[in-house]
Amino acid sequence: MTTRPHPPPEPAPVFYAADNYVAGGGGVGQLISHVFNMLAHELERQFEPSGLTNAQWKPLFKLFTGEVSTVAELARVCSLDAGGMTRMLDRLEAKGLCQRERSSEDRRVVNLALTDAGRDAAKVIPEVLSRVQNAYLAGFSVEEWEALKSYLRRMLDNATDFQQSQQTPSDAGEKNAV
Amino acid sequence: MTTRPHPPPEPAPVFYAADNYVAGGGGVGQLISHVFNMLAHELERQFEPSGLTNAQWKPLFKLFTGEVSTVAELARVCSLDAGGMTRMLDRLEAKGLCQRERSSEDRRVVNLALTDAGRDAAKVIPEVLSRVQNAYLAGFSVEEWEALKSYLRRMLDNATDFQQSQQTPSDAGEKNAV
DNA sequence: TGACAGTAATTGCTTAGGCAATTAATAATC
DNA sequence: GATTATTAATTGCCTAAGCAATTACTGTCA
Repeated sequence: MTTRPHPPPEPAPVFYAADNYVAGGGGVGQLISHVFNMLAHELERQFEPSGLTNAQWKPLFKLFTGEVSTVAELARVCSLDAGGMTRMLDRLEAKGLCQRERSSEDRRVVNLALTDAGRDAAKVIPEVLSRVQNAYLAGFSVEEWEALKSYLRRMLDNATDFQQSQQTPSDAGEKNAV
Repeated sequence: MTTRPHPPPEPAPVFYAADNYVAGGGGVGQLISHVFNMLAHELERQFEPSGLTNAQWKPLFKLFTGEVSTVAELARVCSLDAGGMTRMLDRLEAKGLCQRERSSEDRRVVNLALTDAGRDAAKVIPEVLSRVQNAYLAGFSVEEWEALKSYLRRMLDNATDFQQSQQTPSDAGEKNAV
């Protein structure tokens, strides 16, 4: 206790405080939400010629890459409710972009396949995503790009940690539950 | 033309290319969208005890700070459609959080006011926003925090520039239109 | 003043997503 | 082999947001 071989750790800075919280103060959360919304709107505009909405290009692309082929898988990779995915597929099918076929091996699952029109529509997706992301990174050096990504990944890690720390003891037991 | 007092400018890096686009490759767009979604879900959880949904705390907070007091203003600061805001206010009013009163000066506008319950619910908002943002920035130095924010602001600037560069000549004339 | 343009709020129609309940089929267990 | 648990997909009910049309009101200008 008397010896101190290392300097004391830096006190963790507190970035935001409730008592002097500035409503439109440009906090990190607000900035991220703003960038996200701009991005979403820009993609919506870019996909307009293809007749794809912002909610539709992602599942279509996942089917295009062959990453998934059933409703449940698609819902999972799109972080979407299965019910919502069913209705999304109703819309995609109504547009003639994909087809459903009941599996013969497991008659619970429905196999999904793109139509020719679906493949045509999906082809442009990587082009649009690349173009828009590059535009949003104009003026960035490779080092800045890497730094930005590492910051965002650290926020994701913190988000997961915080989420777990917020769980009540009964919640924490859930994962071991029957 | 023969003298070259400055070194040639660095070629602008291209971060993403359509032909080798990796679906779940952790591009900047995907990271931002992921962080945004984690943030949204976390706020939803945090506001659950207050009975506020993720779509409701923002308008409630704007009314709480007194920043705005009419439907049109509120829709504007929340980047929301006026129709949607009307229905949002239906829900907030149904919960007993706010009240509408037709203005006497201008009988088109409806003045909005929080109820006591609305003020009580709104009081916790800055606490939640501070707590969550600080948690997401755990381990960040002040310099890293500033760097992150500056990157995000640069992306916003790029977004605006790109949006304008994408406008067709007829669109560009819109802002000067009658 | 009287026609007309602009604005505020609302409502109907659509896409969209979360939650719960339902149905059908498969897997696990006794 | 019958019962039970689990999983896949669907549907109903809710909140939510965008767009267009409508209504009511205000301001402008001939």
